[in-house]
Amino acid sequence: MKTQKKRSDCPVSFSLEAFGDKWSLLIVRDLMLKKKCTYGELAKSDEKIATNILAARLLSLEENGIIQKLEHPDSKAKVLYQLTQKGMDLIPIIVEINLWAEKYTDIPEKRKELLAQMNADKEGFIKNAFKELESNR
Amino acid sequence: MKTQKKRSDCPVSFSLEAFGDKWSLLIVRDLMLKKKCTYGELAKSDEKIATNILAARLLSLEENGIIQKLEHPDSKAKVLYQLTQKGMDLIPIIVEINLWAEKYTDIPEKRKELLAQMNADKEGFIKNAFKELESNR
DNA sequence: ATATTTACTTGCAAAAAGCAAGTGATTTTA
DNA sequence: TAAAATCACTTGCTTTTTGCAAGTAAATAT
Repeated sequence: MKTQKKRSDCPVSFSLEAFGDKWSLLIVRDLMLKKKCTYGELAKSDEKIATNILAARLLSLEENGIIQKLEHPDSKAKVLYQLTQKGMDLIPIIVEINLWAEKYTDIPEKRKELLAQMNADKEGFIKNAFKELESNR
Repeated sequence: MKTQKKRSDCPVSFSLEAFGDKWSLLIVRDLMLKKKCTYGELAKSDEKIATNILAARLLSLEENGIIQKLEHPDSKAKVLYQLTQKGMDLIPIIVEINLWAEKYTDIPEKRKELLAQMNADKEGFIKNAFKELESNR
């Protein structure tokens, strides 16, 4: 795992150095909520990430211990990307970011069910998301 | 308030467009947890933000409705920066970011008391932080 | 054997961040 | 009350990061 230069000893700063850019949490979102697991799937995000940026961010997330690369069971041309424990521990942050957005922007239809679950039982949603991610191991 | 170009209609993407860079949440942290409220105080962050970047981020946070500028009661050479309701609603995200960091890095002595409170009673901490920020109005 | 898929890399232009110095309005100090 | 200091920025310039388009090598499918 990468040793960071650390702009300061603040925990918020530590976290932002690991995932505080425009792309990292979107990749985590795709691995977490959209069940994507290959480079090709991640490259097809709604936000149209450039392939070189995707590669750079995946490397950085891996160096920070948030994701790991594994052999894909279907083909060795493919790579299986998945969240580590450290990556799965970002679920509560992703949930809070979703809940904040819900207060200040319109939520697309396809996302409303997920938001409803988060609102109805935040703890339950987090536990369940964890369980689902772990079952894919 | 700024109308965003919106990379996509995803709520996570919406949120990251408002505060998903290396500096915005550190400024929010200073306003929220460190009780800073002037440009000069914010410029003295541990992470040594450049003054032009600080000015740019403050403008962007203001355009996104997360902070507001007010007249400083002590002097009209000063400006009072404070979180709006929308900005205060970032408290749960800041809390989760702190808790994530706590699992994966050493927390400095001066921050341990705050973390202890977050752990002991997350909801209570959030409510209290809200109350304190609102009392400064 | 050839074409296609997959996970990247490379080269270059554009945008953003970072540094050091400066500015003009207030406010304090001598 | 004139000069020095404070305050909130701005400006100019360099460096770093992002973004786009095209390319590559290994594996798989046809």
